[in-house]
Amino acid sequence: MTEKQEQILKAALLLFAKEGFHATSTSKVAKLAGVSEGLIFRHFGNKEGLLKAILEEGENRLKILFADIVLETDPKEVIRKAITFTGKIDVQDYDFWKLQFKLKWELEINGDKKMEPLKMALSNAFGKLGYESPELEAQLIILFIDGIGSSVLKGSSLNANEMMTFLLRKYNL
Amino acid sequence: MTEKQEQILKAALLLFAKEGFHATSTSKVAKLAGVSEGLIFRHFGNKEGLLKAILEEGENRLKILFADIVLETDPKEVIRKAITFTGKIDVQDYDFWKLQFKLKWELEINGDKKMEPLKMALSNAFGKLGYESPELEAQLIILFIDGIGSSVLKGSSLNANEMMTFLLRKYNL
DNA sequence: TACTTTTGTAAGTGATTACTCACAATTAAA
DNA sequence: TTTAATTGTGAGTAATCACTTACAAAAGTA
Repeated sequence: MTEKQEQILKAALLLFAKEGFHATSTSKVAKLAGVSEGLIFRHFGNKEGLLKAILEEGENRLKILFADIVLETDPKEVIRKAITFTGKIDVQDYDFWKLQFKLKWELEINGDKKMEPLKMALSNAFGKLGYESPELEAQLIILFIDGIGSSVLKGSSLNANEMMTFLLRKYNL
Repeated sequence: MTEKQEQILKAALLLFAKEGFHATSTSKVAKLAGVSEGLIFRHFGNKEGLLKAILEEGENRLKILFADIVLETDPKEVIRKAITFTGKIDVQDYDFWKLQFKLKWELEINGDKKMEPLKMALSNAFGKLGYESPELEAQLIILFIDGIGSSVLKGSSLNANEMMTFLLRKYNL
């Protein structure tokens, strides 16, 4: 990964997250990155290749964040960590995560698969704690995480921290 | 509203919902609607005007759907209706609602304000039922409604009906 | 009927789009 | 040091973009 490659990736991430994929031209990306437009195509083939490079990094980062939850053995701690998940994401990475959410709608990418390990961990945790419908409980928490994430990244008026502690109380955590 | 105007609106809705706003050209809309491209600009001024015409209808439809909940006096019934809200939307209107969700991300339109009357009704209902934090409870329900709606419209694997009855049980409804 | 307004079209406009290509600079390998 | 591969550029490309304009058809009004 050369320096200019990283500049391109950084510029593309910023613009895609702010304006959207289709609204961002390769010439804009090149200008912001301070490189010639042709270089984008040399390195990433086409505009979609540039996007894929960014999205792949997203999957990897998500796996790392999930690892902390999935490897946890105490079921209560699993649920607690899941609920407070959104609070853990770095403010500096907002653009990055915003893009992930944005593209789920703009390009109709289904994010279900990515959440599968988290769902399993939660389902397992609720099962251990004797809940009646562990899978539905898990699904509900994921719905919550997704909603909180959306709100935070979209800059909604919702107070995420208050919401998380509220839910923790509901689960006696 | 002439016949051709409605054809344009219908075609634009379909394409915007499927491909997104920026990915849909006015020429595509004209072709699908079976009219000349110029007519779009005659009636709606520009591409954004076309979009606004669609979005305005969205606000009106939402108000109508909310009315049933907001006018309800029995607090338990308010919550029940809110939770099963997503189940009420017509399959034929999926494109329409999908566009609303899609544009929230593509054009960064904040949907908080639209939900305000629903939030008030729910908050009031939870208050009457003696809940400790009525506003947070209301916010949580809205989060769930939004999440279930997203999932359904995105064609996620989530079983919406199962999820709704599960939630109803949680609230003893 | 005669006149005006509205509705509609077809053929344009310049700007921008994603992408290519010939070639130069840099780096790596021999 | 010569050779070969990689990295980078800048000036192209045809296609498409949102939008305009001159003009015709239709509808409304007197």
